[in-house]
Amino acid sequence: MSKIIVIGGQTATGKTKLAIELAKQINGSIINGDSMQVYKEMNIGTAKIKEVEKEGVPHYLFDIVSVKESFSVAEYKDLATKKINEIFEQKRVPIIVGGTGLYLRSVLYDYDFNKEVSNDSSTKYKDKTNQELYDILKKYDLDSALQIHPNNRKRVLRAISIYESSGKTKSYWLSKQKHKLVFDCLFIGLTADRKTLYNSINKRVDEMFVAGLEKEVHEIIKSASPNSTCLQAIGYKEFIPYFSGLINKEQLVELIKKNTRRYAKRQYTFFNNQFKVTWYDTNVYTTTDIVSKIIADFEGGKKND
RNA sequence: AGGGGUGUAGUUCAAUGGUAGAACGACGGUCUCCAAAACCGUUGAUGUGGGUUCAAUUCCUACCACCCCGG
Repeated sequence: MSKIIVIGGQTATGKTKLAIELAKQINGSIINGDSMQVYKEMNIGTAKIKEVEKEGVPHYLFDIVSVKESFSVAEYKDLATKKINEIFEQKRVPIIVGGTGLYLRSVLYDYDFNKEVSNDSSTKYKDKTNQELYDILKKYDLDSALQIHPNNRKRVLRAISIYESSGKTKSYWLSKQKHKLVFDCLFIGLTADRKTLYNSINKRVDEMFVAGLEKEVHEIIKSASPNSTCLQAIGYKEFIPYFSGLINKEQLVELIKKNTRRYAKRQYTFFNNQFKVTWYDTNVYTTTDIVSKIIADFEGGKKND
């Protein structure tokens, strides 16, 4: 059966480069698995691949929306699923590359985001405290309530919305799913020891500034809607206090580096616990080594379930 | 080598003559549509030596360090 190669892992470990090397050797097509690289205006700060670096390898789901538009994992799942099937039809190998664990999981498992559910509960309940919201959810859907921390307002609200707009609980919808992979997959995770990783992150952030990050962010902040997803992105959101004079340049750079480090940690936790990942330490293996190991596993029929 | 001030967690700040708190950080974790988000847990400190006291981080004192003044 057709199989997907998934390259995830921590930021600044060379996922993009690995994917290109691999794709060239196995006739692969690359699908973006990153929540921020879908935005066409966000290039420098997301470390998006440049046109010349693609070396002729087909790339999909990059630059598909503007920062003025909204986008989220539900749309991503639909688009990516279609694209995977198209690539299979072309007898090519889909390689999904990116650091957004939820995006990858949503495509590879039978997630159902329930399009009928609207999210207007957040305005309806904006005056409620966290505890009051949590009490409402406990009445609607005790099972879900027990899995969500009362302070996690976002998820409590979402579970409330699911019940109020579909008439069924979130736990009901979850019980309808198989919680199994819908494709055969080979999961590759790239990591590095902490010192190397931090050096790579620091270097990359410094390079982004040299490449004109400030200008890019300035343009985006002008045109993006205030609640746009892109203003949550690391390397972008930190400019808001900088542009209003609350922090200086040096503090800005440090803040971006710090947030990137913390993000890398969360990525490791997510991939390690949500997928059966084969990890490669990029300090131990070269890109060429990793590519040949992946190909051996791929052709040997290995899959991670 | 005069005067004044400050020394509490990695950092910024609380507090008290009777078990030293917080925020941020660091570390670990959760994850079914704002996910580069949101959330949770753990960690860790009274500069040094004396003195007063049942008890000192708190009061006194010497030293050390840092800051300000010495127009």
